[in-house]
Amino acid sequence: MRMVYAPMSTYHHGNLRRALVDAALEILIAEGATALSLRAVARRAGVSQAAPYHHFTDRDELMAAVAEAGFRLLLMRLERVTESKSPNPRRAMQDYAVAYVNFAVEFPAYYRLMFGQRLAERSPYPELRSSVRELRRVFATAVEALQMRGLARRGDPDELALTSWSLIHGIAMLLIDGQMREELGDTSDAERLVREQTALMLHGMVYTSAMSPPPGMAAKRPVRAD
Amino acid sequence: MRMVYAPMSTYHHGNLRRALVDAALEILIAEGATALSLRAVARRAGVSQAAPYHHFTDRDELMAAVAEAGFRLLLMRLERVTESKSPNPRRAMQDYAVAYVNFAVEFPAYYRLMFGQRLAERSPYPELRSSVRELRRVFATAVEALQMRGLARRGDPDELALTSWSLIHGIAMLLIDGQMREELGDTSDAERLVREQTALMLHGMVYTSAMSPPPGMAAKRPVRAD
DNA sequence: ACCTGAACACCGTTCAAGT
DNA sequence: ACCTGAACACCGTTCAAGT
Repeated sequence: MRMVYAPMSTYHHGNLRRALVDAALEILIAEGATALSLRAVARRAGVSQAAPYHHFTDRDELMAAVAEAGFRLLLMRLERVTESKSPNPRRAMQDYAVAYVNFAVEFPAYYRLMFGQRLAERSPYPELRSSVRELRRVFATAVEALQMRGLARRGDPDELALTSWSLIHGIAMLLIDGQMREELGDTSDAERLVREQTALMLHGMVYTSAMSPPPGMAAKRPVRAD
Repeated sequence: MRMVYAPMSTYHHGNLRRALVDAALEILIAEGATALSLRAVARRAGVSQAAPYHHFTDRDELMAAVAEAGFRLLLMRLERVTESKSPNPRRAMQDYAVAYVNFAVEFPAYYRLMFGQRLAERSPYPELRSSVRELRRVFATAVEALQMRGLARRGDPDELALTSWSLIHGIAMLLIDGQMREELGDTSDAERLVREQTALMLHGMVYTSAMSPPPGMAAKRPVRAD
């Protein structure tokens, strides 16, 4: 019974690395982070417990590869937002935030692992680092679009991009930790919450030096809202 | 050589629970999260490996107790800000953010552990939950002060408090992950960065519905900054 | 009531040996 | 070049037994 695309056959000559990452992902999503041992990954990939060491120097390196796959998937989701080419840069930033948070809610264990890994500049995992760089670039581009329309203060877009990422990451974390259950009527409210919080930040982005309140913003002046 | 306060003597009648948490903390801060095994904790506390099970049902429960101690320490730091009674509520929020982020930078492994634990409402660790509730209350009170001065839109302060916490947590995370190294000249720049990012959010808090840009905020209007 | 010693099943990692 | 089997030191957890 020969197969045209013989997908299994590729696994056992040279593709074990990929098979291990896939196995790790399956365990992570199906059984959670607790079950994610190197030995369990090897078992699921159908190899001996020592086999992974021919493709990864240690457990951490495999985990970094898994995290990197997570960043790639997340980046794909965000790319779809880019492709929708929203003419409204504020709406675009909101869409990025929603796509980002949805990913975290869909794969909480995965998202946690991604941020459990050290993402430091001096990290010994160059692929992980470059994925993170790409992620930051998405937010930076969104900020540049805001700046071009006069919707964000001038200056280094990376700085505002980092603020965006900080907020969105924080929302994702607290959401998957159940900290927003009070604010959430049903689960579909999550998107509204993300849009509101992001928009709050978008309004703040207009102002130049954030150190002191800008002229028109004195404490005595009442807020026009209600 | 008898001691007046005999601190050691209390350890071995009834205070082992506390001693274990202390030992865990010492290991965490001195040797990092990798070295933090239940057996290592028992060794450091000078008891057998089975002893912890008379005070905690499992490793997770000990970790939750450690995390809870972390939240208590963090809360103490924030309380100091409250006691300084800044008359400027925006400055107060910035001070909270700085104190919060400083804690994370000072004890990165500790901070990571605190957020590695599930903080969910349905978490089986009631003490952890109530500490988190207290933390949220700090931010909510800060938001209420802003609202009273017309510096934040009306409505549920918990919602804006959650936005504050999200941003500040995100900054702390990315900072200890080395993601702000570019933006940071020297390390003392961290405080300036935190103040700026917090102030950005503070400006956003003025507006009522964040869903669409408010009247005076149309895209054509140039930003007065440079 | 509180702690220990020994045991069980599991883990990360190494390494000589196999093909 | 790639994988295995066996081994080592470690881990979380249980439980009968000790005081």
